[in-house]
Amino acid sequence: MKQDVGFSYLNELNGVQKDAVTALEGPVMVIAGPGSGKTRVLTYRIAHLINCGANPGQILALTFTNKAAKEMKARIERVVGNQANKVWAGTFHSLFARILRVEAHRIGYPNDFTIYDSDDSKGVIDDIIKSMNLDKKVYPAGQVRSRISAAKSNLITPKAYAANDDLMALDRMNRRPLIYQIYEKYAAKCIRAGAMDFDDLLLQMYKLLYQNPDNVREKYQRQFRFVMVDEFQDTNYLQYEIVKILAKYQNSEENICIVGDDAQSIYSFRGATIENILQFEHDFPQVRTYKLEQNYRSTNFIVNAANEVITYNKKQIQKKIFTEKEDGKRIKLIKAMTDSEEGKRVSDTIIEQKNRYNLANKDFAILYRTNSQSRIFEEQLRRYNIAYRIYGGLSFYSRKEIKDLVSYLRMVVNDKDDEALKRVINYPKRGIGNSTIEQISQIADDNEISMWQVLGQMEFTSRAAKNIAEFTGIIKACKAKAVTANAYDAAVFIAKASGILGELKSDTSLEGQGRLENVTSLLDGIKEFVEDDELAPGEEVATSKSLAAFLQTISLMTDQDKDGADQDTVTLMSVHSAKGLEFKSVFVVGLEENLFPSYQAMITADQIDEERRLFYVAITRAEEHLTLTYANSRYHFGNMRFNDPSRFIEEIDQKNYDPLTILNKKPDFGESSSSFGEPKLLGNFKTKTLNQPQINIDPKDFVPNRSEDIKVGQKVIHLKFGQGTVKSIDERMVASIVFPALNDNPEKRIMLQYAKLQIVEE
DNA sequence: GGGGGCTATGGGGGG
DNA sequence: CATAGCCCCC
Repeated sequence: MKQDVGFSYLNELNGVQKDAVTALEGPVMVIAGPGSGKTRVLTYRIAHLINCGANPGQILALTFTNKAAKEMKARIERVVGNQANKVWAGTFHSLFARILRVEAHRIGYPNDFTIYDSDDSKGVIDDIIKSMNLDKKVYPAGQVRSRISAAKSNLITPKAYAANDDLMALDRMNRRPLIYQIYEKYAAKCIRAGAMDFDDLLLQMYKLLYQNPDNVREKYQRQFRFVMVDEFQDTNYLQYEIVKILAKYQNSEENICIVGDDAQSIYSFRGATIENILQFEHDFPQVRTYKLEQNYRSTNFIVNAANEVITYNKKQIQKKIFTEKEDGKRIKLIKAMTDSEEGKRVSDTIIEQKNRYNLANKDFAILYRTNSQSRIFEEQLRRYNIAYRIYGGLSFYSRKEIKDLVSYLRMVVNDKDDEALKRVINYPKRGIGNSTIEQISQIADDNEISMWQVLGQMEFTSRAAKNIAEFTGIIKACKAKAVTANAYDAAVFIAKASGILGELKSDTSLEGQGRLENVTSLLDGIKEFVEDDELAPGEEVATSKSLAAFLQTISLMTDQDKDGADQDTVTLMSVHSAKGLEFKSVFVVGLEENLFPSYQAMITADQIDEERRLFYVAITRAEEHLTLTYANSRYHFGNMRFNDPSRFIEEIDQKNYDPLTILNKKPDFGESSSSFGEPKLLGNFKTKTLNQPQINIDPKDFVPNRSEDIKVGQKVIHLKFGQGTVKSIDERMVASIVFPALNDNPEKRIMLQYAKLQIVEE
């Protein structure tokens, strides 16, 4: 491909970035540290492709969030103008859904297929478990769903699952030997319902390409001559397999570019595997690799802290991010006595920083490990009158009233959608109770037909008969309306005919009015969707504005995709959803053992490593100010829990912390009860060193040795416990060390994997 | 059989 | 603290 060096945007890039952007053909791998201009490289590379003659419609750029795709498109547009609209940029799920909307009939699905969200999936699984007379305590739907999801992500069919000794042995060990049967029934039920779950959007896409009906594979291989994958470390096996197929075209070189950072791989729980990066080099031996290591986001103390933390992970691609920025502000550490005090002190600090550094609300983010932690901060921010916005948790489309109307719409588009039917057959109340619904479901199962078909064919003698007739009448009327009207008019008709609008209007409470507003706003959204005249690449005019297309689109939306990001609000979100974002001031909260790292991740070293990468992601969101907080005690399950401060706090070298805040750093749980029950005000300022041995080690002189070098009999120094003697080391690398300075309990069990110990005498 | 209210139980991260 | 399941009344 011809390259003209006269493109001005190339001057905005450093050397490595420019090399990556101009490497247009063949396989390319970009390892991009946080804040290293990854998005810039991706977007300029696409712009450069277009400027060098590539057809924008032949470029496929796969991301993990709609937001990332949207931002990418906007930035490409700034360089190449409206040609950017022709680029296939979107999430794996949304682009594959768009393709399947055209092609699904070739693999036994209706093109108007329904997308089951995880609640729908769980509902199906619950029904199956019930029908198999299994105990749902033994087979929790959520966990069964994860197993099925993992199987799908690894291209394991129900048959292959049953034949896989490892999987079956694991299930037997967990006393859930019948998961393979549930999986088989689940897959069959989804097909019968004309429904795909999130994994199916990938799996069915794979099947489409693999089975290649009507040479559809060549069609898309020809279509996508340039394939790009963002956040490649988050792809699972199935996604990578699809990408590989798409990137292949006859005998020409494969133009595939992946961008990722192994240190930011945080989605193994949904099947992402770091192996894909290693495998990529194997699959494409002629790959050119570029490492972006200069960080343009954060000041030096923050970058240092990130580097220090990540060295605790053994398995990493070697790289060290650096910045040419100033040292900046040191990291603040806040110790709170309780979770609500944590909320207060974070709010205080926000006010203080706003004043002192002239920051706006939107410059702040509070990042937590679990969404349930948001409540505390909400309460306090509201009390302080600080505007905030919560991401994650309940999204707009998971609200009850929205799901109710959406379920009616789903029924109208696809009457085989049993999950939707079950949701609305008795809402608003029309006297069709659980036992009747169970009956219908049973008959549908026995005859392998949909519940809607049962309603049409069965003679109901019970007194539910009249009510059922009412329901089928409503749905039929709505279906008739949908044939002639556009999606918006149909939806308004459905909202009225179903009785939903009437039901909500009769509720005059404040919450009731809110629900009505939400439904109105959903209808407005459909109107906007219908009136939007822009046709995305690959979309057919006839189907693009259909109700089915609308439903498929919204089922892949998260509340991050809502407008309103430009408002001046503090951002509250999980660390997971903060990936890719940056803020002037970041609070990483709840830094306690069993919370961050999560108690569910305390089992294997690999899981701890992933938590550490998550922490790495969290702290590298900060541009100028980073504050880490933890609480002595917090409410969990309605009762108080005490956790030690997170190990991650200690993994950052002391010199990066604000010394005024580090005085309070290490409380002494378990060994002293004096910290409980004290007045809250004192709690913040009381130094715990009184209860600890006086250890006079200047952190500057402390150089920890590698854990492998620690041997029995050595005298070592520990920053907190002082000098000690190593008594023993067991096979798990846990050392027993006696520290004479600790009076009551001098022998400590130290995990060498995490401990920092300096050898003073062999 | 259906509806409403009460009690017990269980909660990671996300497309 | 939200939801499912259970019990009791209609």
